[in-house]
Amino acid sequence: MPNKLAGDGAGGDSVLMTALKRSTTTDEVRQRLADEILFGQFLPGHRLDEQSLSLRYGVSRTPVREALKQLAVTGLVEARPHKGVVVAEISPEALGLMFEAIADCEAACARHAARRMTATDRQMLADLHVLSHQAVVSGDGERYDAMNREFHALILRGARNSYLADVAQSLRQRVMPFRRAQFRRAERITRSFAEHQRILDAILAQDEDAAARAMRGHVAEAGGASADLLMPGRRSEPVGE
Amino acid sequence: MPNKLAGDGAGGDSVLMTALKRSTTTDEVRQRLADEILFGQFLPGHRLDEQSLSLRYGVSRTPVREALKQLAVTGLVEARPHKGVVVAEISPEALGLMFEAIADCEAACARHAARRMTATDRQMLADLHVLSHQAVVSGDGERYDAMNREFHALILRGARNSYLADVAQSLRQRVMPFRRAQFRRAERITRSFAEHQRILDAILAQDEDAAARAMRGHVAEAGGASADLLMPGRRSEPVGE
DNA sequence: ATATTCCATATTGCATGGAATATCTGCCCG
DNA sequence: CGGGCAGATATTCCATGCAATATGGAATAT
Repeated sequence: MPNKLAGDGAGGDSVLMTALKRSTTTDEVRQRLADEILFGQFLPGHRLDEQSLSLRYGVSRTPVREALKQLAVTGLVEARPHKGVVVAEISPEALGLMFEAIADCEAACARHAARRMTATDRQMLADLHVLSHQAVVSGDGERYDAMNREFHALILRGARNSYLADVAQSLRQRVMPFRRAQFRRAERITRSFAEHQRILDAILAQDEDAAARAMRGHVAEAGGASADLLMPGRRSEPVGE
Repeated sequence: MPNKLAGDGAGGDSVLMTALKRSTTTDEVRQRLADEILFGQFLPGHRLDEQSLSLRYGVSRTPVREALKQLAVTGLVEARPHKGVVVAEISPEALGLMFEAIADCEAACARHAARRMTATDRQMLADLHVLSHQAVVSGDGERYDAMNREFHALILRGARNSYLADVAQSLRQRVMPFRRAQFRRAERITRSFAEHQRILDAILAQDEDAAARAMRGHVAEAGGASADLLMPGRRSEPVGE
């Protein structure tokens, strides 16, 4: 269902639009587009043309166009001059490199987090980890996926370096469209949980090196699994040492 | 001098415009704007309004506007809704965090480069380093600055991971407007050269850990020096261990 | 039958005008 | 004399029209 941005376009703006409109239409469209790509509404390779999107969101072509070009800067979509915009596709090899980059960035974040997280931060992380165990035993992939994202987000914030956290987050977003079925198998969930345990232990012990190593291994492992989903035939070579 | 993009605007396009125009006006403006910011034509805090820029470049407001918003995504400029765009300003504290992030990313690159650079790559890096010694003895800061950038660029490419290299390069660009007088003092040049030597040695020995450590220290050191330039009063605390 | 050229169509890209929002100035009031 | 309000100005932001470029297909030549 298309579902316009807000308001009916004919009469006055809806309360929603006017109430929380301290942002611009372009930003709204960009956020909405990013979400739809991240949640799999538009799959990699899907052509995103200005006109149909402007109809879909009930706005003119201009904000759609600007949003698309801005997303192209982030790498989530690919724009070729005079040839339109498509949801970015990543080859299996490139995906391996992306996971390597994510592993490096998040390992650095984990290192800083081990040093800089407050007691409250550590407590929150520990609580979340315990809570996620429910999703492990019930085998709820969706739920574990959300908690996995939150786990990583907490560590990124704990690093107390928004620039490093932003690049990690940005890279992580770019691979999201390729991790749809990440926790389909229960075995992947339990393995991820075990790795989270190692990361958490290292952070609680404030052991920088161990935290970095555990995080690097965790992300590399997840990367290998995702690569295997793309080309189930051959075995993925390990990345990130 | 304003200096339009290309062509005279009145009659037909210039040869230059038509010849190497496989790109769009927006992209040209974005590149041009980024260059002018990076080379100090527009200092941090400078207001960038659509109209004067469109006059300056001899194009309409649309491509200028799109270029500005795209640069805002990279962080080189800051755009606030309905309040215009300014060249991004970075507080001394934030600058320290940025250098920390750069240190982490480039250290990771150096680690990969130590493993993946070909013999030819290593030779090129060694040659460049030797060549840069001329700039050291002559005290040519401009020249050494260019070679320093090339040195780091070679290592980023040597990592054979364009995603990691891109984030490092992107972060590096963002701090460039704050490093104008980086090699004003001869003492900074000699120190940088010595640190390059350590990095080079580690890479030639294919010693990952040493390469990462040397690079991290090198960038942190440069960051501390840049921070001192901003607030010459107090002593900068070391970042990135 | 295949390849090539030319033309019709569709889409992107740029320019311009008008609506919405922020900023500035002068004035009024406390 | 300082603070706040109202109007005027300037700028951003969105919509629309037209030009430029790419795409698909039919007709022609080999």
